[in-house]
Amino acid sequence: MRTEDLPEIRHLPLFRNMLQANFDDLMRGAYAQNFPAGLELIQQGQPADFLHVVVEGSVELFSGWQDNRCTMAVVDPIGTFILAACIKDAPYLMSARTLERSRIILVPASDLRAIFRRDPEFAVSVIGELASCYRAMVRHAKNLKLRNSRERLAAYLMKQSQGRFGDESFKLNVEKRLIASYLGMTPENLSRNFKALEAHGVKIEGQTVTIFDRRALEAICPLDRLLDGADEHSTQNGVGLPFGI
Amino acid sequence: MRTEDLPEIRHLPLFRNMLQANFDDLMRGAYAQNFPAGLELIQQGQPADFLHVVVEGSVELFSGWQDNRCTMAVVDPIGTFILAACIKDAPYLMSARTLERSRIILVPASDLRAIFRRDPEFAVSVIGELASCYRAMVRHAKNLKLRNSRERLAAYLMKQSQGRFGDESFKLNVEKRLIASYLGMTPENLSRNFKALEAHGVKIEGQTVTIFDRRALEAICPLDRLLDGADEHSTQNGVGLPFGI
DNA sequence: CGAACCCTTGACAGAAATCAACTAAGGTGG
DNA sequence: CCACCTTAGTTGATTTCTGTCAAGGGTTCG
Repeated sequence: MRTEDLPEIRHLPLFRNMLQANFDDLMRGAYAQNFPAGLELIQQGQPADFLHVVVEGSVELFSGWQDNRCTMAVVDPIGTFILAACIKDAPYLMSARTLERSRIILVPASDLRAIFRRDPEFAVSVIGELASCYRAMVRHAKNLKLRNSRERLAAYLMKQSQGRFGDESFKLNVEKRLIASYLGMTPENLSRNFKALEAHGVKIEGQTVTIFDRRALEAICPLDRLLDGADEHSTQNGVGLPFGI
Repeated sequence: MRTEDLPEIRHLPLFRNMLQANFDDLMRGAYAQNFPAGLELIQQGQPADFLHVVVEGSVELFSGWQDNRCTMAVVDPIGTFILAACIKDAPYLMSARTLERSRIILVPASDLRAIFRRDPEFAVSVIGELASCYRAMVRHAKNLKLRNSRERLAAYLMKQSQGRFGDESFKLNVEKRLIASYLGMTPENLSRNFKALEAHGVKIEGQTVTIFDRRALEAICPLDRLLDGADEHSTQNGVGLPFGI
């Protein structure tokens, strides 16, 4: 793996506080790889062999059942995924595929399990990371159960617009069909919801979204700290969402 | 707190492997309390002060937004809840209320955070517990996104019927309205779905459910290891579900 | 006994999925 | 450079699913 990747990985909340010797051990067994867009990195149901760290590009986590599939999250740099499966030594609950050309570090799950047992600081970091992932998934489930599809879209747009320059106009960084799946609706329904929101302070032009009347949009769906907030130090935070609220 | 509670708590996966001295420290700051049915133990948004351990009775975890509310999980003995909020020192994402007369142990969150930092074995247990909670919530979200309401009910009934004596007839151990909310539908819709399933191998009489043709029910909704399974050692496992599949 | 409350049922309204057709954009290969 | 193909996105028509409102039966509990 490229040595220039190491400092950035070392700086991750998950690896920041562990002993250097243990970090070195962990990285010795690890290797980096470049993948083209659209490649399926892991399939749900497979045994968890590697913790994945996204260094460049982005990865979709998704699930399938019968003929249905749905997006569960998108992981951007620098983020990790399927930590929980690695720790439990259990099958992946989600599949993963690259959305673009991506550079991924693969850390053997067995090394991971061995090292957090002997490095208490690392164990504490893993605890923090898992707690964040858990809370993110609780929010995701709450969002699905407590809001209808139009409200979910409104909240998504407001959350996306935060933490960006200008705070008014921004570009969607993933396909609309993926957003639809992430928000639990069909692409057709998303399209109609976009249109419906044009009467409530939002303008859509291709990939560009402009919130020209935030108050009107908030009237449709006020953001909520317990639904739309994000914990600090989370590395896997839904569809590329900035922190805050 | 009653000393007869201690061995049972000590036997929990979460506390099983920690040093006796640390367990004693943790329990010194803890206290047990009996609560009547229907009491709201914690409210979403409050700071996380205590890890809760259900020794007797049962507790509903639920969330609200605007005028909506939904059940997220039910915790039975011996189970813990809101571990993640305690660890992150963050506000609760869910509220909790007793469903019946319950005995709960309250463990100060600050003690918890201090002790997993100095007891690596305990940290490892916390990691395992959080990973299980995370995976349970992933399953919950997948269930909501990949199945319709009738399929969710069918899967719920099959899962409930497992691990019980006879494997054919059993009693629902919570109110139907709560099951409805847990499964993401209205009570009216649940009622209609029950009726609809009577043509597919299920008989409902009050609280008693009989699956007289499991194959017919599986045709409606086959169980799936990645959706309906449960990790071992999880303490908080949805609406009082037995493990397995 | 009355007052809640849960559950059910029916009628209806609204939300969302499906099916089909069409447009637009992007990439490929001649 | 253009014709072609593929795919994402949109739109309309329709069906299906789900929620809402209202009423009634049954049970529990004070």
